[in-house]
Amino acid sequence: MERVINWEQHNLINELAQGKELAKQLSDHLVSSSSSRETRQFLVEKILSCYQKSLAMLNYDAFMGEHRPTFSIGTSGSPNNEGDVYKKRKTMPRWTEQVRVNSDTGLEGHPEDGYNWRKYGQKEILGANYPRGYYRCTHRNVQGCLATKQVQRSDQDPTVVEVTYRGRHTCIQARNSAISPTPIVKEEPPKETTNRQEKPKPSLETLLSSKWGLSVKTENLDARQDDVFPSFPFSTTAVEPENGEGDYFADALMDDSFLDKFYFCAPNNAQTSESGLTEIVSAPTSVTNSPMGDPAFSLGKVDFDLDFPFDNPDFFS
DNA sequence: GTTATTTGACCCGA
DNA sequence: TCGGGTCAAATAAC
Repeated sequence: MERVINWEQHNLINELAQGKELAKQLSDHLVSSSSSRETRQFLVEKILSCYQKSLAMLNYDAFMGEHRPTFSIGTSGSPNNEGDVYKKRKTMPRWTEQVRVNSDTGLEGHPEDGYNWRKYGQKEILGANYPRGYYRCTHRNVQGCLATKQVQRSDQDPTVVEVTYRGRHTCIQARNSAISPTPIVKEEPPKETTNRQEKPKPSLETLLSSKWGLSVKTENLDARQDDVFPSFPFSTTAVEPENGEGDYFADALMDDSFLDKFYFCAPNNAQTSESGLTEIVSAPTSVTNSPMGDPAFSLGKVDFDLDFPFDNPDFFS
């Protein structure tokens, strides 16, 4: 289980490192007269998304601290007891993303998100113009990974698909692939990725953008914002003590009025890489609609690892 | 031959 | 009873 904890730390570190890198990029853009306002706004949104996802990780850990499934590779001890499927439906965390897809990519509403999914069903949904596709993690049988997602094209805008995730990946490959040792974030040129089963590891940006996803809409959430964002226990200067970059964005993040206005963005990596365009999943939302609004997600439950080296700059460089 | 997808049937919860 | 979610056999793709 220790490995799990480390994975979470790595993900969190990567997310924060990405935020730092983006902040640096933004800093460069701020002093560049040729930089467009849209570019700067884009960077700000991505930075905020990073922090949002970091917070989501912490919240999810708090949740999983109580509900974390156990799995063992190749043993019958996996949690994948089919009889429990319906029980797990109610207990597994669930959140929805709205992802704009480029019809030219031919992905037909199945946005790539860095994981290997296997389709196991499709159903016509009452009142919906488009069928809903059901996907589960490719490693479900081997590693007992219970992550699933549902993909359904929006009735209002066929270029938008609603992706509902359930559960989180516990499979090793997914986790490993989600952890890139090279936290370099750049606007990379398009890459050809045609086979998602054998494609090279997604970039850090791709993975971080998708690993925790963007919660633009969640269900069963009625928590008040106060419950969603209690006081953030981090020392903001610990993240970036050298130049105070962390202060600016941490302060911005803590600004409720600002949070109420910003839009989460979730770069759609597959479309990004294939079309060369950075597709932004934009969906107006406030933090009250974040997955952290789930009653099971409360920062108040976050139990920080006291050994976690937040005060060690090496982890963020 | 292996793996992924399709699709009708089945199960469960509301 | 109905709709949503999952299963599993058949089929397709590689």
